[in-house]
Amino acid sequence: MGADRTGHRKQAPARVSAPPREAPADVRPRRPALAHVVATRLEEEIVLGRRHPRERLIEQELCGQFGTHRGDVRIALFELEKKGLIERVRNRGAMVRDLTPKEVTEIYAVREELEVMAARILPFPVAGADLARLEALQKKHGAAIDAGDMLGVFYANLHFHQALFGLCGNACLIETIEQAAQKVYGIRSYANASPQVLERARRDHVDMIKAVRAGRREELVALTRRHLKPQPEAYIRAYQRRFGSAMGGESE
Amino acid sequence: MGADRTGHRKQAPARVSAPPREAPADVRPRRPALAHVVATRLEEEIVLGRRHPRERLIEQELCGQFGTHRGDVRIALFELEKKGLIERVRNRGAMVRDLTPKEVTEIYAVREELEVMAARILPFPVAGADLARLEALQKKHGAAIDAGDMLGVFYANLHFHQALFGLCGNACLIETIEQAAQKVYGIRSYANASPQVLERARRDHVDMIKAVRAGRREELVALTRRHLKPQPEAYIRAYQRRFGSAMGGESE
DNA sequence: CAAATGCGGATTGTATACAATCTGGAAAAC
DNA sequence: GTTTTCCAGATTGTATACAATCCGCATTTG
Repeated sequence: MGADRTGHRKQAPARVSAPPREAPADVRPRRPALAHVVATRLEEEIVLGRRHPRERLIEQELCGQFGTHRGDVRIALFELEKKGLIERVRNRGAMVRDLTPKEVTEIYAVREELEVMAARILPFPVAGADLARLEALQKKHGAAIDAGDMLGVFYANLHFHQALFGLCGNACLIETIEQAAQKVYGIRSYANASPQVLERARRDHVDMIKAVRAGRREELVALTRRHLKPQPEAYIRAYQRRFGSAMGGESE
Repeated sequence: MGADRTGHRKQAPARVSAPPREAPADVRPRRPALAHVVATRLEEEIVLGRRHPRERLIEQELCGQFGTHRGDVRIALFELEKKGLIERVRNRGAMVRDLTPKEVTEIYAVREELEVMAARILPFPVAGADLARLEALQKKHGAAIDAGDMLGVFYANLHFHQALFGLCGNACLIETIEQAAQKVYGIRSYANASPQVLERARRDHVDMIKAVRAGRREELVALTRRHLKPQPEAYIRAYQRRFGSAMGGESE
């Protein structure tokens, strides 16, 4: 089968007719790619601390747990590798990645830049419905903290930030913010172990909503920066407790 | 046709895992994941315009072209999908993505933010060896432009920017810059079709080196912004010529 | 003659078998 | 007793066969 494939050729019918529709109302119940489901669920498990750093991820094992075949698991692992959540060595398999303090610091520097950018281009004023949604998500977040429900905390926090930055209108920026955040999913459990950090996050969210409502952009920017600060610090403290504080910011 | 006799050997001395002889420049049989090689080479082909937007990418066909099995090709396609270079629809396959002007504008906004960040944190002064490398790469870029060698232009440009931003020292930022750049690989051929754009890029590179050498940060930042500007504009012009200029600033 | 419909080929999704390679430890050699 | 060698198990990498799905076309039907 060279380049023939008769009967199927029309690769580009969109000549001068219509611009490519980016969001076809294709709301058909098309099952999502199974591999992505596996990747997503693995992400969740890593976030929740159910998979510890340096834990091995065996393909066959995951097949059983997610009820699928190795092909999909394999794709999911490659995806998570590219996301930076796991590490893969040829012929040896995959393991949950263990980030060094230096890497964490660098990632958070990028996150700050991106999220501040979102805060800067976010068009004011924000619609009332959006504000209401932010408040609802914030309430959920607070409730989860009070209940000690780490899973709930994670998701409520995630959704709050998605909603907030989603207001900026730049899809690529939203996606990039998300990707950067995913890189440190694996260490969230360290940061969230401290109740003070959680409390502070809760207060930050309240203040952010206030700033958004009032259209005080610089305040929102400052809050965004401050909000990100405690997390790498908490991780680094935990890291040093684990390995001894001999290492400040060595090996890249 | 029956291009599946990729690795069918039975009596080979089990020494060198004997990759299929049509294996590309990959001399080391045990280094990189084969799937990533396929993904990289597909990226290249898209950049060079050998794969046009909306062109279909058939797994079996790619197997023959890259001399591997569908498993690897499949992983490569998933990877390129997540990178934003291609689009996949379940049970229907993959095609080279066709970006709308809005998407391109958004991507370039993010690129600007990230590259400016790199310029800002780049530690001065820059070592002489690094400056020499930048100049060598710039020369290569200019030579490729003069020769009309688009492949050479692409790689020289890529390497120049990698070297420049690589000086910033933040691995995550470097990677994020790279990812954002990859999203618009598919439209590079449009921008590079114009000789003026290429000429300007060449001059920009020269000026950037000067600014780096002199340690003039603000100048470098300004150049970085200016350098990115013509590309989305060129694409949008080409897009409007293709589909009619009925759509200047649609949705949003 | 227009519209609905069913068929055949092409392509992806799924499953499984097999080969290559790595890890760890036991046995052998010194 | 220490080091080396080699084997066995485990795990990933590779190949291929089969099923599910989709697309275009021809046939049928009103």
